[in-house]
Amino acid sequence: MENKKKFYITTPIYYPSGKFHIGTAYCTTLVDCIKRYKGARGYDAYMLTGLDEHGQKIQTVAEKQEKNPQEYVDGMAKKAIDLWKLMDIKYDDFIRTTDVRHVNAVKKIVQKYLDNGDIYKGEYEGWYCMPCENYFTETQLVDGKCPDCGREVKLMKEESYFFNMKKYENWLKDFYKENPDFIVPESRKNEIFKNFIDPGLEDLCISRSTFDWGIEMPNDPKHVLYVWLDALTNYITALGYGSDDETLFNKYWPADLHVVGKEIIRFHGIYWPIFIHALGLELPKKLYAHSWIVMKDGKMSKSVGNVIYPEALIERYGLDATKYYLLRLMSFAQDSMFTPEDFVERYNADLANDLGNLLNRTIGMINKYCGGIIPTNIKAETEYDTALRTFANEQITKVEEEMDSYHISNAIQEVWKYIARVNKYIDETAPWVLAKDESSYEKLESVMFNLAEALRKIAIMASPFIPNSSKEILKQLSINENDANWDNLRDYNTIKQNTKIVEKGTPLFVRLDKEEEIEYIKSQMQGK
RNA sequence: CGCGGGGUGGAGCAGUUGGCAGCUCGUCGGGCUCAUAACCCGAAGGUCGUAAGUUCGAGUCUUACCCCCGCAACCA
Repeated sequence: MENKKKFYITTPIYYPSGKFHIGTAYCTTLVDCIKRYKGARGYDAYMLTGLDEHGQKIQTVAEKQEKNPQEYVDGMAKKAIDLWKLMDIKYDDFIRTTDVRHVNAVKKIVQKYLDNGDIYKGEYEGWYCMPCENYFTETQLVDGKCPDCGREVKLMKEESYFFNMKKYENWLKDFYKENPDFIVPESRKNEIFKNFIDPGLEDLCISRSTFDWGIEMPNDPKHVLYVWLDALTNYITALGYGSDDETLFNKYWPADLHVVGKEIIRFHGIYWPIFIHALGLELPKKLYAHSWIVMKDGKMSKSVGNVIYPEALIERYGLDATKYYLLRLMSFAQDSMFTPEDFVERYNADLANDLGNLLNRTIGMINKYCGGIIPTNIKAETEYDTALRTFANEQITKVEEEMDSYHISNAIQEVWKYIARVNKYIDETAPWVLAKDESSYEKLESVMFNLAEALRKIAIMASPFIPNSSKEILKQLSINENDANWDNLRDYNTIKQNTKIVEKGTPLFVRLDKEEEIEYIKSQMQGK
């Protein structure tokens, strides 16, 4: 077969109870970006995303829209697929928990747990809000009332199935001792340890009988599975685990990276390893809990009017600008603040001024000084060329290190340090001065070559973040995409002789009017 | 005493194992003219939340306190 190393990466399966917002888009973009990078580095990368379509809340939302739940989630699945298409997300599979393949596999998984004695019947007790048809824990209540509607809640009991988590508590602790870096960032691991593991695990309620929009318990059809056992298993059922064809599962499992939002790290850090272990399967390699996009006045919330949707930004500023902003904004471990001002400033400074203008001025000069042909037969170098090359090598290494540890924003910053260095190189070499003197023509050729070569490197390094712009850079320089990939990133001999670039460069990113665009984004956030 | 994170020049953030306080944007001054009023250089601006401690030396470690945000077993 093939010897390529595989890389299996997943997004969470999103809960389609409402419109997909910028956070969902960020998470998927992040995973897509890592997948593209791994692919560029020679991995056989496989990306999974999808939807978690069961549960009480979906049933309720569907009823409000006078749809049956299946109709509702079909509509939402289409919206998700459309959004990922708009965002050019290169996923390999899209799993829905209502897929027959998933439902069948989950039933087999549950049966296995039943056979092994991991599941037992017990009673779930909680505070129930009749109008909301929802249970809450004691601590969730607000002044002893329903946190959603503020009405009275009743302590109720219901027959439920439980997964015996306690049985695996010691195993889980040992697992973390041996794999201290299983969860990154570390603070997220500390959080679940202090709150949930150290105090002792509680068994997990996995079924409900108060609603029916879910996968039936194979042994007891009046119960449907409740959230996590259904949802988490998507990562293996999508690969065909528990089906007639486990080829993909054998090829790609275990997952190399599950990317999740920090609010669901608990489920991925406790229940998921236990579920997998209880099935006798190999554990995933790593969980990355990404942080949140927050707004100036706190969390995004429709009522506050500070929600931004990806489509609004993409339509007006383009896909790459939107992706770039999200990936650059979000730091590895910390929540990051989205503001219209910051978006416009970063767009102008990083994309239009630093990168776009670099391409534009390079193209202008190659046309003006070299008849539009990238010089390749370099006879004389300037004293600045070596320094630029050394810098390029350093930056390439840094970008790879940051990407390999999933510090995407840091990686982007390293690429942009290189872009700034190349802009400085133009100033140092002053091609317009070299052009005035016949005797320095060979030096001028060297500078032009180095600029084109630098842009080739930039296009490669930036391709996981802004793939379309990378292609556009290469296109304007008439460099074949095959001559610009990670394998030849460090080379200086891939640009072919007599490469004729475009005569007039088109701006990659048109500068934005600051005031105007800030106003525009603000109006979008108000839902106007 | 529930848990976690944060408080660093005007704004947003970096600061790995303690060793002269950095980055981006903005402001001011200068340079350049290839380029999208872009690019390059320089400057101003910080008692690193408060107080105490450990140390030759603390943004970095310890303790106490103040303030902000989030979570609290169904919100990316």
